[in-house]
Amino acid sequence: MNENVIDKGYEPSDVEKRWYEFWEKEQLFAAEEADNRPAYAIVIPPPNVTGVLHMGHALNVTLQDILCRYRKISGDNVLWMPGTDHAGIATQNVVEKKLAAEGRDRHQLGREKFIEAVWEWRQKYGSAIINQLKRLGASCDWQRERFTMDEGLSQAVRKVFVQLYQEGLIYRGSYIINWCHRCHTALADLEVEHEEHDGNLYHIRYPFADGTGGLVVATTRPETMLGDTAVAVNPEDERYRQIKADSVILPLMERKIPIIKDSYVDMSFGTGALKVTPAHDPNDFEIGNRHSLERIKVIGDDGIMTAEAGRFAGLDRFKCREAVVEALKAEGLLIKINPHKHSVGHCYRCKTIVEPNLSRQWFVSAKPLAQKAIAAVEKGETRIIPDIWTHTYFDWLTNIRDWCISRQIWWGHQIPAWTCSACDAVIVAMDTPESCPTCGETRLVQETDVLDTWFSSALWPFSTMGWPEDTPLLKKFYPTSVLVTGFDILFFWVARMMMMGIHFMKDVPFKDVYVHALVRDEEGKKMSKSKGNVIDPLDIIDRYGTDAFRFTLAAFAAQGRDIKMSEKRVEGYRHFINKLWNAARFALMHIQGENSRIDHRHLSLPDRWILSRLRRVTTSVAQALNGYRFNDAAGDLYQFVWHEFCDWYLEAIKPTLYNENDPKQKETTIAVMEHVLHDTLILLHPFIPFVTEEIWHKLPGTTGSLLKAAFPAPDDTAARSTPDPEAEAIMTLLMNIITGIRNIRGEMNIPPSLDLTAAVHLQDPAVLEAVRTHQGIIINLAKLGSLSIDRTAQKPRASATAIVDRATIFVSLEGIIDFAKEVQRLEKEISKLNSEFNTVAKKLNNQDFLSKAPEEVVAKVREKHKAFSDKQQKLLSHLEKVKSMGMDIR
RNA sequence: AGGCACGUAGCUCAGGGGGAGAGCGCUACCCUGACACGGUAGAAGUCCGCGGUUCAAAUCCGCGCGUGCCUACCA
Repeated sequence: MNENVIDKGYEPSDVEKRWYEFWEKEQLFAAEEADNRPAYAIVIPPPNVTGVLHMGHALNVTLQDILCRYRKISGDNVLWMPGTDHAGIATQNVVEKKLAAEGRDRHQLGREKFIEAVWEWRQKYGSAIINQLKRLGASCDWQRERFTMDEGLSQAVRKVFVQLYQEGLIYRGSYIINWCHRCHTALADLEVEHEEHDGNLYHIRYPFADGTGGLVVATTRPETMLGDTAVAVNPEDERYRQIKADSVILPLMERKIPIIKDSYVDMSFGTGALKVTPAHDPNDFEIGNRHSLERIKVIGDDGIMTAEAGRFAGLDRFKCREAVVEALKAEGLLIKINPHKHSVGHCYRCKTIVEPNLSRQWFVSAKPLAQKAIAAVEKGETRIIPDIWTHTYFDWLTNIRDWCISRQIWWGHQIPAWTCSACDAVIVAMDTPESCPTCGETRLVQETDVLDTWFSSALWPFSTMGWPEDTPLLKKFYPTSVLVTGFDILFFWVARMMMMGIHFMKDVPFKDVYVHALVRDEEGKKMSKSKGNVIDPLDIIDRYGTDAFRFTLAAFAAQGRDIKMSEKRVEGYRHFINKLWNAARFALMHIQGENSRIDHRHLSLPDRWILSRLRRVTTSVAQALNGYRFNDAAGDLYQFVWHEFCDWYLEAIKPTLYNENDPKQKETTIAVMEHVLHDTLILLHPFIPFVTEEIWHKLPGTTGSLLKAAFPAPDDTAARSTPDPEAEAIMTLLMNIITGIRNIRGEMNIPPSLDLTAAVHLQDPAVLEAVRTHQGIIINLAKLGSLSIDRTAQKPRASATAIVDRATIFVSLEGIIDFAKEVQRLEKEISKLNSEFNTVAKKLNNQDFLSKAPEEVVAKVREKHKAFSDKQQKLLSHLEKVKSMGMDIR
């Protein structure tokens, strides 16, 4: 026995901590700037500093870690760039809440003190999410950790802003934007979440100014009528052709407003007359521009009606709605109220209903940038995987609208624009200007707005590598190899990185984009705190271990499908980890000393077989990972480790291990077992890094981390395994025979303790010889007392029969046979066979099939037909014998 | 309103034009010298429905039903 023998059950917690510290201490995650190995780079989707690890992170980070570790083991120079996002609105909200709890607010502090408070907060809590990523085993190059508000990254932000401004791609103007009254800031279109609401459609009568009658308009937001500056009808609309009046009197405000004609108006909706509120509706805004209408802002930025709202000034916007409706009723102008479903925009951060509002903001002119981002994917410079997301990507970029980038909050990159207090000139510059270049004035006022968080994230692939400096890191690792992300930020982030990367680096930011699914709860619902269906990854890790959790995520990560997290599944994979652990424990009991060498002259059949299987699983795992098919790789490894290595190989070699009479054979088999375990650990390491590293260090002759091991090369046939079809064929036949015998044992309820007598009948002399050579395997694994293998086996008098491949098996049941049971068993077998036989026979009777199907398919079916009919005949004849024997005995 | 996915064993899901798969659960028998977080065997499915293409459809196409998601300025 080896002194390395390990404990009976795998205990993750201390192992995980120990090895993570080891990897960090040994700097095994560090990328090398000066190094000629192939470069492989991933930038992490930076989690919010306010973030707490959730399932989405866990999946995202696990997949990236699998890729990075796989590449490292494959010999690449890997850079996994980590960092966090300052998450403007989200972080500001968190800190404001904290202040509120202390009875303070940001306005008391003032801008500067408030920002200081946010930095303090980040100092204190900002690394929480990083530590959580480490518990997942993330192999990021932590030395290089970045933050979007770092000096370097802020520099990049200013540079980009200034250049885009100079190129005319950033501009400032008054437009309709989405306004959140709670966050008190503009939001980009993407930051608005739409939701169906049960609302009302209010029909309001607007009297003609000339007193000849009136028309009826419909609206879902009656309070906005206070800001109406026109009523529009479609020029084609017959109903309004003959109207004499050219204007109406706006009720409640008693303001005369024109009736205009605009083809935007949908004649089929409502009355075909549209009230126009340019300051509070994006479409009305456009109409207003076409007709030079006045914009009257009646809802203030605080959600309170402005002075422009006349007697409704000072009311909350929703209170005002009620008041307006009441007032209209009183004047008899409210015709009717219909229930009406419509979608209402909400702030993605605080869920407040957003208001389209007229406001002066900064915008990025998106079209020219988007065109290049589309072209890059069309040309294949960046691949999106799975392909299905390509269409979504094109769709969005084709219909993209200008991007509102200014936010009226304090936490973020302050816009580098100054206004001259003397001549109103706007100065956009990297650094604070001394004086106004137009008039020389020194009193300059900086823009108070900050930039949308996604503005800085859009630069992440190159800003983290030191841009605008021309760094060695950029030279080596840009463009990055792959971006791994969820589809929920395809537009927010991926598309914008493409636009910015191409524009500023003249090259795409990543060659591949791997889009993974969303993790949902067991019912398929999106996990959210408000639903209370959140499964905490850290809790799962505590209870099942990181490796089991990671393996589950990988196994679930089928392309293009959402993941419904199930704890049962995690438990199943914990068992797998334990199985691996115990297989290693078994192997270590037998491995003696250092570096046993495989002597190819002494390879047994199971040795040849498992080496062949190892070769195949190595290939399939490599292919699966290269194609981002994580679940295939995980599934293949699971199957190999448990059902080939443990169930068959280790069981098959036990007699060899306990046999002292053939030391050469034993030594070779131990070497093979050790070799297979060795390579399996390497293959498994990207998925389950902790347990594999732990076992690795128990293996004699291994030095240093498993991360420095080499992935089994496909062409390394000398020391490693090669596909061996002959060994696989014989072994498969043996396994089928063994299963056949076990089946009889099980179905006949014969206790495992009882040794059986069996005979195998085989026609082909070569096959017969091969099986006879390895009969020990059958005797051992089927628990036989004796076995005979012949061309014409004598059927024992009372026996059960099975037919597998071309072998007929007789299991003697002298004294224990239950004839009725055997009849039942055979009948079941025959009926199962019959249905298969029939489908095959039907095909061969079909002329069209014979003439049109490919030759090899026909040949296969013929072969099958023959095998089925042989088997059927044999089973039927045995059934007859058993029946008659049963009669005899009775 | 458009667009996209999904519907396969009791549950969670792979697969994908030529004999229905896995894990969990279930049943029976086993504590055999790595592992009961284990072993061996077994039961279990109109592959959502209806049409079509094909020699052959769970798989491809169309329609329908159901579920989920994304995008959108119909007042």
